[in-house]
Amino acid sequence: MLNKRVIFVAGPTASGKSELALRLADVLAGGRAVIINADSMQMYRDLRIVTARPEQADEACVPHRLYGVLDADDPCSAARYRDLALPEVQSALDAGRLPIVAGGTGLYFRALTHGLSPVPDIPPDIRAAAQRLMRRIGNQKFHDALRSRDPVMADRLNPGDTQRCLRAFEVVEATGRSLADWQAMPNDGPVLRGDVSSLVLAPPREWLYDRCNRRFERMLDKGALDEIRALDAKGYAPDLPAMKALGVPELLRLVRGECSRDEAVTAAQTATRRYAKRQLTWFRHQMRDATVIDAVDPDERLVQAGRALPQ
RNA sequence: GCCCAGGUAGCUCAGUUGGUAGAGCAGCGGACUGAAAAUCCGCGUGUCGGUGGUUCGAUUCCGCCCCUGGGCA
Repeated sequence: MLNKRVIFVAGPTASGKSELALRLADVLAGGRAVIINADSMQMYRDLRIVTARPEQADEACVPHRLYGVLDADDPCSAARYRDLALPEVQSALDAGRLPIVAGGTGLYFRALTHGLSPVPDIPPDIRAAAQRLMRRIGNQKFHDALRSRDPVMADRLNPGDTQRCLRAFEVVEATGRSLADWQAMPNDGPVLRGDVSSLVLAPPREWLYDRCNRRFERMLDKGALDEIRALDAKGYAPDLPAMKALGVPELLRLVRGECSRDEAVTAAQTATRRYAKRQLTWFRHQMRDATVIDAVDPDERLVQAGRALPQ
């Protein structure tokens, strides 16, 4: 079932996923491949430079899908990603092309392979109300409020874990059932079919951090500040996912004259390194069946990848 | 060359009236089911510049040496 093969290329930010994906497209499929984004922030149109989206020249060599397809005020989610990505994989297979899913968002890969719990869509006004409540009474009391409705989830969550507390709250509010119950049910919805070969890039820490640092400097050279000014002009709410992308809050402060260039760069670089570290932790523990590529040299990476890929 | 002030964690520093030391930042480990580039939990990681001496015991006191600033020549 060669024509049902799907390749995952995962790894921390700045590890060289896009480059490896392109080379695999060439080596494995003679260019008859499609590269599908699995990176939450590269979904957003407004963030081309600051999310290090593949260059137009690269997109011309091999078709790229799901890069820059959403507006910054049109948030993605794991479920929405799955609903967008699965048809892309399918149509690549139908066209006789090799789908290569590349990105750094572990949850999105999981949503493709394992699906999600059958929680119904939550009406936006319920989420908004939960957010308002949390803002008004604070994390601790919000956690108490969650406990009065859903003691199981309250026990499971730390009051400081605002994101998960909000999710648990909105689910029990909207459905009358605990998120724990929903998550105990088998996942539903469509899931990726075909033979998935997962590759995880895990380069040496020092090399990776150095790349993170230098890449951010290069983003500024490429016009990241113009991109951020344009974003700023749109006046989006600061809690939108896209507004929290690495470098965005820091560069917004710089553009608004609230900090020095040096402070902004240092803060953004630190945030990037920490993110890379979290990704390494995720992939190390949550994608255990993947083939780890620790080489740094592009050719050596292909060799390591080749060992894991049936011809 | 002489006189000051310093050499303590990766960095900036605090501290020990002699009982092998602690903050911030950086870093490290971990969690992760519909906002995931999010959100959260945990952890000091150290020849206290070197070397002799005094002492039961020295990072702390004393001598010498090395290094870094500043000043005077």
